[in-house]
Amino acid sequence: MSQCALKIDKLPSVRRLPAYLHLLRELSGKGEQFVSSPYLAEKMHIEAILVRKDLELARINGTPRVGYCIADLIKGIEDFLGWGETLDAFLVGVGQLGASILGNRELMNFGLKIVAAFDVNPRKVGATVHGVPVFDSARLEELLSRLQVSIAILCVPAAEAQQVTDVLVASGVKGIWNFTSENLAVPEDVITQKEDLASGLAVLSVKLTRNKPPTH
Amino acid sequence: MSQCALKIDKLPSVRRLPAYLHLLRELSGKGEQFVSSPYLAEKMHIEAILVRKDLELARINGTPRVGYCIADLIKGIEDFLGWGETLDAFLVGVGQLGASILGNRELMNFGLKIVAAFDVNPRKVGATVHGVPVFDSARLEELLSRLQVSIAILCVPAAEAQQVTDVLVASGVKGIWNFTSENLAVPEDVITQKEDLASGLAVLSVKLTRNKPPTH
DNA sequence: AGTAATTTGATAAAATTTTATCTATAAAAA
DNA sequence: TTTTTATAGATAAAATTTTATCAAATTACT
Ligand SMILES: NC(=O)c1ccc[n+]([C@@H]2O[C@H](COP(=O)([O-])OP(=O)(O)OC[C@H]3O[C@@H](n4cnc5c(N)ncnc54)[C@H](O)[C@@H]3O)[C@@H](O)[C@H]2O)c1
Ligand SMILES: NC(=O)c1ccc[n+]([C@@H]2O[C@H](COP(=O)([O-])OP(=O)(O)OC[C@H]3O[C@@H](n4cnc5c(N)ncnc54)[C@H](O)[C@@H]3O)[C@@H](O)[C@H]2O)c1
Repeated sequence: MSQCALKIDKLPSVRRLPAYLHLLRELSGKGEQFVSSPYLAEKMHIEAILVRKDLELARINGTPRVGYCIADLIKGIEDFLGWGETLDAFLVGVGQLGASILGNRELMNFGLKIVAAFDVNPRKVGATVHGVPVFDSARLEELLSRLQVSIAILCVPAAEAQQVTDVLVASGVKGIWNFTSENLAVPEDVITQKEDLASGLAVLSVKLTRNKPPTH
Repeated sequence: MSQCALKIDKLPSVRRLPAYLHLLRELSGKGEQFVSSPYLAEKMHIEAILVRKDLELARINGTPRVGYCIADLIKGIEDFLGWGETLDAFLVGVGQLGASILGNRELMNFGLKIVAAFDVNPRKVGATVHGVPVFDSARLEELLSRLQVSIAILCVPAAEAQQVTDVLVASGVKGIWNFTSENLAVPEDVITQKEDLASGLAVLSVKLTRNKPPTH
């Protein structure tokens, strides 16, 4: 059996990793050295065994009766996610959502560094939003080829999404974090990750209605 | 076998329903009457069979060679999600993110109506953000008991999250849409849905690194 | 009318994800 | 020191989710 036999695409586990990271950093900040799976499980409202399965991704060994070394875990998760060194990104569409993402300090803790933003609105171009310069989106191609950024955060209106995407792809962007409601068409070698606010609301709605006492 | 044997908690399917709804409404707006699973599949970048499985939740019968009646599907999905009549909600924390959610017209298409917002900042209290009045959060309990709202959208700083949650729960809120990074503690009969921006970024990061040609 | 093509829906299989069980290990307690 | 206890890690089982297969239904075509 190869060293790399561990499945890397446990999507639900990957989605939970940032939440572990957040907790672990908090603990680390408090001076804690070790943490146990039951502790993390209680915080995350999941089962301890699932925590242990998730943490297998980080390839860190815990010690019985003690738990995991927090520093090692943090390092292991960061390495797994590729968040060791910062990921440079562009943000396109400095509207309500875009500006709020630019102002979200927490994202920086997750490996992401937004180095430039773009907008078509001349009133926004030239400004600096939360320390990030806003350029005219006509300059996207030029700056992308100059700065070698591989991730773009898409916050334009849905109607503009595909068109902007085409420019991004043509300029060599390899990953698009898509906050619009468009289902973007991209070549095979480009990854898109769509954030759909409504899907969370759907889950909440369904759970709420199922939670109500039946009215027979 | 009972009529209600259909599983209601197919979480991944539920999460996809809003995306179907969006597409279906778009088609309906263009005057289309019917839609097939292969068409929806192509748009959503999933398999047609999965579309059919998902749409089973709506309990609408399609007709072979024709597809599904779009109007029926829309109605079926809305009914399943409880989005037929609007869900009234409060939003707490009118900061960058909160304001951007208040300004997001699309959420209204998803059954959610934010009837009031709350903040501690006296400079925000009294204002109207995108048509929604902002009250002092000291008045949360009072207004909750008056307006009988069962959903709250939580956009306060993480450090305030649990404390605000306790007030919400004490005032009878049954569902909390949590945008903070806190893992909220709530009684059993209260549903929380946590939106974690970073988990999407984690998936994107992992897929990106796995997509790179191996450098051996 | 008859045939071919497309799509739904039922059933089954495969894959993935979560949970359970048990053993080994390290620390704490007796 | 010995016993007890808590926890990791291995293995297996269960549950969930996705994918495959195929028959039935409906439309379009010849
Ligand atoms: N506001 C939210 O809470 C929220 C939540 C989830 C998703 N979204 C989605 O995010 C997107 C943006 O939403 P918003 O509320 O920020 O809208 P917005 O109108 O406030 O912002 C859109 C921005 O994009 C800019 N823009 C338009 N065309 C552009 C182009 N071709 N290139 C570069 N910039 C361009 C506009 O000038 C504007 O600044 C929408 O697709 C929306 O559906 C918004
Ligand atoms: N900005 C983003 O893109 C983003 C994305 C995801 C999650 N979040 C999370 O959303 C939350 C808010 O983020 P933000 O960027 O809008 O921060 P922000 O500081 O801009 O807004 C916070 C708002 O909450 C108000 N507030 C503070 N204490 C309160 C209380 N007890 N009751 C009512 N209101 C109170 C503040 O006055 C402020 O208006 C944070 O937890 C953040 O981590 C933000």
